[in-house]
Amino acid sequence: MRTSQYLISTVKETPSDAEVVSHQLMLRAGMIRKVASGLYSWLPLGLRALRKVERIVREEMDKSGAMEVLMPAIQPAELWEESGRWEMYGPELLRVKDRHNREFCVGPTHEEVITDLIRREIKSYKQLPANFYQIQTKFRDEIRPRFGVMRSREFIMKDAYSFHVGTESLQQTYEQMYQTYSAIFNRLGLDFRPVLADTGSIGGATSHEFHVLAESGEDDIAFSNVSDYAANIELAEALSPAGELAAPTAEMTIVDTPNAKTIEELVTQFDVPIEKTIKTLFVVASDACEADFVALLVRGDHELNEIKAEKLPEVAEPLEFAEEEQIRNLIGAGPGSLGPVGLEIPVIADRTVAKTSDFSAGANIDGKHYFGINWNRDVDLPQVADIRNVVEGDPSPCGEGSIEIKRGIEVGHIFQLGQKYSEALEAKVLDQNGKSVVMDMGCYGIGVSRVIAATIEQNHDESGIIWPESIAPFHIALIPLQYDKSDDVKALTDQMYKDLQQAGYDVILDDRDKKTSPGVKFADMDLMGIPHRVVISPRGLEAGTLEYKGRRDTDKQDIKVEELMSVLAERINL
RNA sequence: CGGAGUGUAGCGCAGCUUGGUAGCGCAUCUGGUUUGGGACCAGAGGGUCGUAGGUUCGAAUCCUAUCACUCCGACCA
Repeated sequence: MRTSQYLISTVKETPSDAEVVSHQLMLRAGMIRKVASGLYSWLPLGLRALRKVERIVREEMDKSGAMEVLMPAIQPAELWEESGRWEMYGPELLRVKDRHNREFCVGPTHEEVITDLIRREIKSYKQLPANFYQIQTKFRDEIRPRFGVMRSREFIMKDAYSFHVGTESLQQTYEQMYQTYSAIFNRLGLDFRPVLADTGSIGGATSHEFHVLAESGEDDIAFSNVSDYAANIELAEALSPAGELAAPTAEMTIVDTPNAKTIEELVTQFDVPIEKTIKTLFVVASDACEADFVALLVRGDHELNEIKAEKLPEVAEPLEFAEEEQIRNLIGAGPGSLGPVGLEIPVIADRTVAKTSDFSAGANIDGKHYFGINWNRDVDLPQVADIRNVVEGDPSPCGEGSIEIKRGIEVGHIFQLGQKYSEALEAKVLDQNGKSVVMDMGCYGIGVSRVIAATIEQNHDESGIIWPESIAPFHIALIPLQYDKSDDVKALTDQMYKDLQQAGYDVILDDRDKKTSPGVKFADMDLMGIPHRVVISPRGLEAGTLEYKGRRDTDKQDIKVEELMSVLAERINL
């Protein structure tokens, strides 16, 4: 492309509503423009990068033997009623009606449609396993879209669904997708980690997320500092502390704590170590539980893991904290003074809590705490469960090393769904014995548009984006100086432009008019992240040289005109 | 949805407290000079101040409502 015929929409100033670098740079480089909250148009430059990501994803998926299909973005309510998700999915599902008043949704995912398709098309075990994918626009009515294309409402996703007879076949394909995803993210030049994950609303058994490590990530990932264990913090198990519960060394005393409503206040005002405090959280009980509320105990410096708590049979799903008024009605004290002693509702203690002695907790009387509480002596040890988030330094659940926590951006997610959808939609085939069996399913997603943002989060500097070769909108920026004045420069530049394109490179030739100074061109190409730059100048031509600079290089270098092709070939892996 | 905040030219902002009919920088257009890291000079265009009411002789400014957007929390590729 010639810049004179291309839309270069770079912006010098950072738009005020962009919070993270990738969003700022995508706006500044002229890749995207916002249409409404969580809705973006892709400008030519951005789309080129997006298409390259799609191409890599498509190539690797094809290589794995998956078949590409394309399903509608709009889906009929009936299918979602059949799977039960019309009720379950909630307001994130954008529901619309057609002119006949029939209900539809804009697809946030396609389990229902693919399962419906496959149950009609595939009748025999001989046609399995089979894996189908599409690259398509999804819509999720996110409560709070943010960070540009990182969490938008409309986005592009590669979703794949595999079908099997038996879990063994499912596991094989799952493993293959794991490898395929690793290959994709490697080709994209991302620093990523596969991590164990919760299955969330999609459902199913085993699941891994692929995370791009970045400070701006919205997920916390727990790593072992010695093994390759990695898990989303939602899932990472907090082990029971080693050793036995220590014997009591203190008497239980009741203390006036009128100004200590939080653990922090208690710790600072009464000089108790935070590891000897227990917080008590009241949550709504499930229908299976005879009480209305359940008390959850975690150590003062720990955080409740809501996903883990929600999975307890006693706890209502979704997890809901009790209102202050409800707590008052129940025990006559407010949230600042709750504790396990004398509590008459079901209590569930975190594993660490169960191994804590001589601790402090609320007395269930406003303005009072018990100090020196000990299990068994002062209050019965309640039911124990893992209900907290792991923290840095915890022993790793894999048994080796200790936990480190880093931020990650989820760019891919693979699930073994099992029969969740095939059962609901009665997707069956005949097996070897001529018996009708429900298919097993896997599903595999990549946030294609999110990959772009994640890539920029990992690859940028003060001047702008630094594209990895594989998805750079253009490989090479040709910047001629004195293009209008020097016939030699013009002739050589035009020739190189042709030759490089012929060699298969994507080239952008900055031939903007003489009013656009070289500085502007350099700055634009840096901002847009073009990985290789070649400057053609009259001065250089006299010596028979061009100037080459890689986007990450600190210095430019002069190379002979005839060496250009080999220099580039060495650096660019097409 | 709960909490916080912002809407003034394409972008970034000032003006609002103390009402008097809109301004700065960048960008854009024209002419000229420049040309190796976001040039300079001269000129030009562009805003019913988010929207709708109200108060007032007079509203960007005060009041009310409403809409949009952003940030912090729960959701997820």
